[in-house]
Amino acid sequence: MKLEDAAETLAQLGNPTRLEVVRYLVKAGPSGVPVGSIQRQLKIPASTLTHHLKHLKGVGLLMQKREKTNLWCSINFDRLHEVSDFLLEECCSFSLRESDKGKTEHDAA
Amino acid sequence: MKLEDAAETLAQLGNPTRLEVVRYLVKAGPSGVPVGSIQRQLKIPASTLTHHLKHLKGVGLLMQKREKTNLWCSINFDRLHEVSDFLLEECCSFSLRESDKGKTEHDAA
DNA sequence: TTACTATTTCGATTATACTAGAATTATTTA
DNA sequence: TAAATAATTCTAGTATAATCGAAATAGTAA
Repeated sequence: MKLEDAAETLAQLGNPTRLEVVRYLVKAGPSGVPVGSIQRQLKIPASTLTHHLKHLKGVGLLMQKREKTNLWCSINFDRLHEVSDFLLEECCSFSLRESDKGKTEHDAA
Repeated sequence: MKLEDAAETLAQLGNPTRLEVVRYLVKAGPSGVPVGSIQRQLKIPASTLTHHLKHLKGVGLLMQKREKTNLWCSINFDRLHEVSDFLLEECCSFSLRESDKGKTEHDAA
């Protein structure tokens, strides 16, 4: 996962309303829930919710499929894992050489 | 970790420049690196970097300690783990009852 | 003290995000 | 066709964030 994509995805997760939606969708599981249910359960105005869902879909965190009048939303668990992994990805490999640290002039190439 | 705190932390990670700094600090490991080294390595103007470091410190992702003229920065790995964990926290426990899904009137209490 | 390096604050510009009511479109059912 | 429900677009006000040069501060060494 590229840094820019990770940043964009994290930014979308970094809004309280959207994170609440994501948490709700995670709890809902793979089968998902209709937009209207999210709206009423979390008490988010319809237009605001649509706006946020568009953002989540834009970074691939949200999947949707229509069934009759309802548009069912579900979380892309793989995507969520990707982002989470990115955060910890290099936690256990400290590759910066000691000699590169604390240089005061023309830092290492 | 509370949802609001997680959202705030994710929002701070959701900026490309800051995420680059975080990645650099993760690579640097527990001993950290001075502000000036980050600045020169990642080619970020000093004032911009200070601005971002303040943000990272504000959500507890960054630790700093002064040594002579240098201010050494290091990642708070625990904090990073907390956020990462929050994202996956409930992934494997789908607690929303099927009966609560898809309701068209007065959703479940 | 003076000079030097490291880092922060200030200030101004520019851009982007959040919110939500009202109107609209789309889909289904009677 | 008409009525009902579901969801989106439009629009606009408000707020917050990103950027970075210039000036200021702080801490160290000569």
